[in-house]
Amino acid sequence: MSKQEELCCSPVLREPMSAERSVELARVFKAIGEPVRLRLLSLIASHAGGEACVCDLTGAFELSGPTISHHLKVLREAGIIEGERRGTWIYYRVRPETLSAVSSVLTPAEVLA
Amino acid sequence: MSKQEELCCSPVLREPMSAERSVELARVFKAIGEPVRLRLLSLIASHAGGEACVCDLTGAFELSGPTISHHLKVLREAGIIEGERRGTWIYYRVRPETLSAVSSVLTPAEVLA
DNA sequence: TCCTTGTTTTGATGTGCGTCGAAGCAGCAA
DNA sequence: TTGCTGCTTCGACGCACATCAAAACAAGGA
Repeated sequence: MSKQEELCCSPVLREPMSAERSVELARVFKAIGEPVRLRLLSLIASHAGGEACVCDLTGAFELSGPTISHHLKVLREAGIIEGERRGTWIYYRVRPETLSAVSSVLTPAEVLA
Repeated sequence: MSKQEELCCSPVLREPMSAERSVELARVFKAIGEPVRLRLLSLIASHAGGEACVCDLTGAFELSGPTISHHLKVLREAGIIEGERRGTWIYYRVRPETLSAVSSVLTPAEVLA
């Protein structure tokens, strides 16, 4: 994925954001701006070993398999998680670079000072 | 607004998130998961004095007044900004509590350690 | 009072997205 | 090969949302 480099960590809230950058950042925020995806993210991040297979995740929701798969795809395409197939199962893990990048963007000027 | 207390700052990515909490947090992330609203936020935060009137904001976009007003309402109802009328103009400013709360949620476990 | 300017609300329209069932694909074991 | 399980893609449905024009509302000035 090639989105990480551009996200990086300038203090966006201290200067006006360009339209292009707002589109990139909004993609990440929109991905986690959905309750199911937020819970998926926290389930993966807090799972033993820092990774979880889809079978660990579907049980936590009253949703169909395709729906869970769809949400995982959105998180994956936003660069927030990544999946790896090992034998029968696919294991997902968090990409902390993306999270820390967008997290730093939100830090208000007062906190930075 | 009464949303701030509940948002607070437990390390969400270290333990599974409850469905209720995911809904509260997703509301904030969804609000900033839109390019126009992200830019509005950065314009307000970086404006002189930490606040900006709507007339300062509409000029930065090729969007109608009602559309800008709509996005400001979404940000306001998410607890991210607040507005105050002084005479003819309404001034908006960022509520840093909300931003730092959701920002800390995103901090990955590795960074906290 | 009326008029003007600034801002929000209303109503309508087109697009985006969450959800599902069904079908498809990948890997493993008989 | 056949069958089974885990996961994803496809196609469709219904609702949510971004956008606009028009109307309504708020405040100040003539």
